[in-house]
Amino acid sequence: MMPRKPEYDRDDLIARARDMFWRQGWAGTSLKNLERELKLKPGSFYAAFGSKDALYALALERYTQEGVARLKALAEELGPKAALQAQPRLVIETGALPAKACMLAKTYAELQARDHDLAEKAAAHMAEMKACFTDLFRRAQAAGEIGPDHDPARLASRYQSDLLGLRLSAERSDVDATAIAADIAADLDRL
Amino acid sequence: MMPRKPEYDRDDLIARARDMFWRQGWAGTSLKNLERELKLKPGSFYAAFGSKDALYALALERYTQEGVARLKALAEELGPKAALQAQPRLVIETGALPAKACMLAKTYAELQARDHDLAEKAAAHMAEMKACFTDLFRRAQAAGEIGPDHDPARLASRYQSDLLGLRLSAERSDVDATAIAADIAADLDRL
DNA sequence: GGCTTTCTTGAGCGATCGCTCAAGTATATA
DNA sequence: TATATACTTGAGCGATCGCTCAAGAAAGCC
Repeated sequence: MMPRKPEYDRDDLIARARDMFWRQGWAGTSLKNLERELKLKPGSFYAAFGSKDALYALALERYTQEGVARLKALAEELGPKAALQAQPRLVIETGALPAKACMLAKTYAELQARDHDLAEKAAAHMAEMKACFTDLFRRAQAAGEIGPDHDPARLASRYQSDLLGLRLSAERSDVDATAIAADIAADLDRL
Repeated sequence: MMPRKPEYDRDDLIARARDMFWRQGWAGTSLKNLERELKLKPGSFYAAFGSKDALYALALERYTQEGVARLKALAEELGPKAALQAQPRLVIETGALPAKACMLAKTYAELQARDHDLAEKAAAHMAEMKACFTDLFRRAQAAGEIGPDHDPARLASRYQSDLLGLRLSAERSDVDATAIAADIAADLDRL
């Protein structure tokens, strides 16, 4: 008596929604947009996700966990310092991405003034990313790749801040983001 | 036969609208919000400004020209390099401001995906600010305050990018923006 | 095939969006 | 004071917002 499965791939829908939200933001993405892109009528949409905000929250989680996974894989491959140096380049050069700017930062900037739940969630995810950076700086320091007189948490804060700026700058046509990325990476050699 | 002047101070209204847009963004600020804050009924609003977007454009211009003026005054007082070093601190510590993040960056991030006119205008204003930074770096170089082997335009791009990141980070409660600002300023001593 | 259970469909809800406009009100000139 | 010229007011337009729900279609069990 258990009949009929959904015709859609839920994970794929979340990824597609994430890309829309990432590009267009929260207010900039209407349910009409989502229904067209995901090929879901309102009824199916709400049966599947409950609300626009609930789907947005799923998109944020997906975005973050993929980002963290990519960074950890990179560190596994190159070591902590080289991973931190490669990240700026990678994050703005991947051509297929829906946007250069960070989805967490865009979400936070858009919704913080309204005290929206999603702003808090984005902030929590940014803190999670910052913790990853801190960990990498700590390991780079332990490996002697950077000097012992630095606070890994402070380095991570600055690094994350630089990345946010870089990724925002990368959306502009009048800025050579590659040069900025190179300069951020070069800064790590002076630590 | 020329009767009755407006009861409002147009410049003041633009400043108040700028603050709302700055804090809440374009989509986040409705005409209802504006009417309440500016104490204008719809008819007066449209007689005065024409449209929400027209007022937003005025707010962007006001924001930019005040920013440029503040920076130039700072350079006049402290010299080019010291002004660039003071700016990060000042831009996040002024407590009365409606937001820490840059209004131009927020506008661009929110509206770029829609190809909105205001995104182009924000981008143009950011380019204007970048030109100011370039000029200051060039003058600092001419004064021997920074080494001769740097491209002022490249330094300005990186500096502006860092400022955007700083100002976005300053909105977060889990980040010590003062430390980041100090580190950005310290970087200029190594040029 | 009949029945149950889920998914799909799409009309349309109340609220809000940016905005218009006709009527009312106040002021400077004649 | 009468008139002309703004400015102010607020009802309300059509469109869109996020979302609901009842009816229809499809698939697994007997």
